[in-house]
Amino acid sequence: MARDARDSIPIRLGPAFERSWPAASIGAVECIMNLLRTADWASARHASLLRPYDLTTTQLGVLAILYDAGEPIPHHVIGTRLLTKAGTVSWLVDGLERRGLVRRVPHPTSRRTVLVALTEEAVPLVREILPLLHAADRAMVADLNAEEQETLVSLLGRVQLTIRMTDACQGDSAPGGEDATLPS
Amino acid sequence: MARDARDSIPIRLGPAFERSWPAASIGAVECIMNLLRTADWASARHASLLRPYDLTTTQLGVLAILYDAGEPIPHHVIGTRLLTKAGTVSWLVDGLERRGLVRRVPHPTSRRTVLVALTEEAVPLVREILPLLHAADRAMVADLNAEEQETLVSLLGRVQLTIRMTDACQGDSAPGGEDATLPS
DNA sequence: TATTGTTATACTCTATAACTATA
DNA sequence: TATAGTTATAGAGTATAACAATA
Repeated sequence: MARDARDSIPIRLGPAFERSWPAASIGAVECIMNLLRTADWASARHASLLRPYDLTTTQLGVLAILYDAGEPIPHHVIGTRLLTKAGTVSWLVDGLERRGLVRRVPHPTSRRTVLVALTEEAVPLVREILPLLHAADRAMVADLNAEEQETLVSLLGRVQLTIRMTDACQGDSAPGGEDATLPS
Repeated sequence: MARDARDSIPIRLGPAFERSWPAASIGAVECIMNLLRTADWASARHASLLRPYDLTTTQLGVLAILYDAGEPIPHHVIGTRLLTKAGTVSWLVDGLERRGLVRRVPHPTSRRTVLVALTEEAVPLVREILPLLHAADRAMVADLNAEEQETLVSLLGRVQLTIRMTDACQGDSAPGGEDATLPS
């Protein structure tokens, strides 16, 4: 818990960094380092709230997507929203189905499509848990007033846009990975 | 790559969210969702830059810590800076040692301590790779001027402080997890 | 006794590829 | 052919616990 000297809040890069890496933009590196650290801490907070329920953030993400949809949806929609591959969705649904939180139901018209639905047991669970996460979100940014929160969202949005545009231009692989958002 | 409707930039929660979760603070949830997404995208960018070198961000984290230290350091120091457990450090060092990027050397005085050192091969590699990441960081926040970058770092710092303080108060588990910073 | 490090095991998540079945 | 989903395998990263050696 006690961390080393680099663990200041926020992370600041000193003259030693500047000497080692004269070509780097200190401000930019500080932005990214603090971005990564803040997100790590925030998602750790979410994870620790979910631990008593024996759910991971990804699992809750699936449940929240289903709750949000309000009706059974096919695998590939979950995959798209979660930004993950088909194999992972199958695996996630397997786990949730084993726990009785989710149910596979046949698609009315397409026989190759499988719909995933929340069980009666899962609905009250989602209604219990998501407010806990929302409250945690509120607490984590409690030191920022409404205007500052809006500034933060806006700055992050501009970074997102820059990342996505340079991704597209370079023909690079998509940002990929987990969205880690908890849609609701 | 084409994402669903929720994939606006930045993520904005509409009236449907407000209806479903009247107790939530929309601004706060938007902050956290965009924070997590931006960090995901940024770390995906780092990971994709490291892929040609067949290195993960954690592995480079170890190399950067060693480069930064400028001298061989014991395992537990790496663990502290990386915010990971002893077992993980052993495992990481194993992998890097197998690739010839790192070397275990005996501690001059303490015989229970093992020092980890960069090899001659690793030094130029670190000098080649870290500037790539620094350049990527610069590019990702290129749309923000110096003042806006400073604002972002400052806002993130205040969120970090809030998280850490409430962690301490609740006696909750430490934020834990990976710092994901690339010290240098 | 407390610390340093190793080893082993298990779990989450991701990625990939081969496969079946359906459209 | 293209899409939907399953299955299997591999790997990264983390957590935990048991363990040996040293301070």
